[in-house]
Amino acid sequence: MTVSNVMNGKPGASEETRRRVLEVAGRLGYRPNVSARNLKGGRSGLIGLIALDLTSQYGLEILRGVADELADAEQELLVNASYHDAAREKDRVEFLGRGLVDGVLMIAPVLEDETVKLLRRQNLPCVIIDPRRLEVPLPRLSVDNYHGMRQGTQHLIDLGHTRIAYIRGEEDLESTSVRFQGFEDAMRLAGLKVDPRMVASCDFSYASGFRTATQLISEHRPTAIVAGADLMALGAVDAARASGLDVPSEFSVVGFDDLPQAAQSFPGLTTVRQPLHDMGQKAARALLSLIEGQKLLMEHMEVGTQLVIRNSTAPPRRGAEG
Amino acid sequence: MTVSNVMNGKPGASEETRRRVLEVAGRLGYRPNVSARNLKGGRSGLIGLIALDLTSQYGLEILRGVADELADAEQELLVNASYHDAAREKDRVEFLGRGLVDGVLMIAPVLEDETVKLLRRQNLPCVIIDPRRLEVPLPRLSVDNYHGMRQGTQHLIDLGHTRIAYIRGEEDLESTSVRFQGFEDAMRLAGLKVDPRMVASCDFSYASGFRTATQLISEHRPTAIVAGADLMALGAVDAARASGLDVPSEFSVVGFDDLPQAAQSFPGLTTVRQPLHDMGQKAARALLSLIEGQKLLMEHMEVGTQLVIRNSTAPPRRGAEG
DNA sequence: CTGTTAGCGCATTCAA
DNA sequence: TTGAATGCGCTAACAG
Repeated sequence: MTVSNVMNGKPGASEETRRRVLEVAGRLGYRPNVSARNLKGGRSGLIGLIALDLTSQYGLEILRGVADELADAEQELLVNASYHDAAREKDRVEFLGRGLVDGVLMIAPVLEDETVKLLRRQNLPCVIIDPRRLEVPLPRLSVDNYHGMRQGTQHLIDLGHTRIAYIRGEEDLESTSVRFQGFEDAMRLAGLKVDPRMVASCDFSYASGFRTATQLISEHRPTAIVAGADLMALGAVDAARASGLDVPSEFSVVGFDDLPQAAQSFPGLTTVRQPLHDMGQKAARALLSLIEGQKLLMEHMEVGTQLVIRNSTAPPRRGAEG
Repeated sequence: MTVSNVMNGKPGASEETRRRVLEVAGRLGYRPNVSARNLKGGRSGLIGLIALDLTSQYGLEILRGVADELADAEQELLVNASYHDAAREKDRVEFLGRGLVDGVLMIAPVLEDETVKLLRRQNLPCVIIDPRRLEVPLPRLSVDNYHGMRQGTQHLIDLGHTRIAYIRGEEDLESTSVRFQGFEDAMRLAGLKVDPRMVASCDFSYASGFRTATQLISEHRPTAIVAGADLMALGAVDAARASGLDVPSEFSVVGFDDLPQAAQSFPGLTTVRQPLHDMGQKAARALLSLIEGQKLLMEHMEVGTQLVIRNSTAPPRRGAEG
């Protein structure tokens, strides 16, 4: 009817009628039904976001970026968590793909081959943020982990540290190896060698960072630690303190991510900043293009990092190094 | 058709047919369209959650509870943020009410009268978690702020503190006054009087807690601070440290909430635990009943708190008190 | 047990 | 400029 046109702000309705329609609609509290509109239009106005969980600040910063970008796009966000479980992740994709959403954003997904196939079969636009495997055959956005970590390590080297320990993140992410490569190369190019006993693996948590750092400190007496993620770095700061070392005067720590906690901790954490909010925006923008039916200029987008120097790093104490 | 019955696992279809249908469906990758089903059924299978923002752990812990409860209910969660803005909050309610969701959960909403009316008019089931005004005429779930804070304060009194400062939260929440009342009564009943200069207002952030505590400490030399929220308490811990006081040997801090950070901070924060996860579950369960058309047993549900003693509190140093 | 009919609320198309 | 018809994909109710 004409009502439809009026409600959607289309032309083709006299002022008089338009006014009358709006008046009645207001009086009755009429609102267009979303399901019906979607059924007709073949779109739901919803974007699915599959995050690892709903608690890590890492994912939430990205989420904020996505939400900000979507705010102007008349698309709402349906948030799901996979809880690091490949089966659940696939289930979520399957569910969202039943026409519930127009496209999907995934943060650091496991992305088994089966799941990739499912996405293709359902013809569901999808952008991967921070993929675990860089060559996954889907549009994706990743961070320049290599140069980021190289720069973070270089900062410690410039301060005069030589006994630098490294805490790796989870091993099933390629980024863990790429970051470590950046660390190794920075060390090597500075003429320092990496003692394999001063390198430890760890999940991304504060607790495991604390544990691992405590052990590294007591066994090998580094003067600084580089961690592959902020939470582990914050754990390392507290581990140093618990071991009786002041940060930064007696022990330095560099993180990676620049989560909100990094700025709020005491002392502020020196870290390599991933532009998480930007990443969310960029990925959302790409997904919107895909939904509009456009092709992406690049299947693989990459964003840069930035060293943020705060107060968890300082030159080593005299005599402590070497 | 029979297909529909088969797909929905209803009886009334021979094994033979059922098998054939499923086979073909599988081969074609057929999935029932959600919009169409919703249009027909008048339900969307979606629950809207309107949080203040997507970054505070407070809201996220509740969200997790909600998500856990909904996992078994075949309802998905549509997450929205109001960014503390009454207009945006109302807009979100209006939007979700267009048939997009079957019900709404709101966390600490502003909830202007207009918004309440809108909810009623749209006949949208709704449960408020942690309402700003306790008597808002909607089903709601709140925390026993009074006894919680009384208990937290009593803990410091029991340790021997007498010069106890208090940091209030935002003033537009009734809980801020209720918690303060608990503090005041605990003090009064212990024969201690509350020095108004040792009471300060503050927003709920770490930064404002840090600032406020720094000032309280330098001007009035309390031996302990009670904060109306964990983030402010964590700010107070760091403020004490920055003022040269060791926590807890020289200065004690009690928080309120028991966010994940409280356990992770160094030293662990003594705090009054709100069962945030439970609250999310409970509210979600109540909302599901409402959606099923059942009446709630109580319009106003209340949950209790629990004192969690960690390492940010200890007896005052000799001679420091009084 | 299976197939047919109708209608959920909207927007597109075409006719008046 | 307006109104009537049609169909999106599904399911409830019924007829075969």
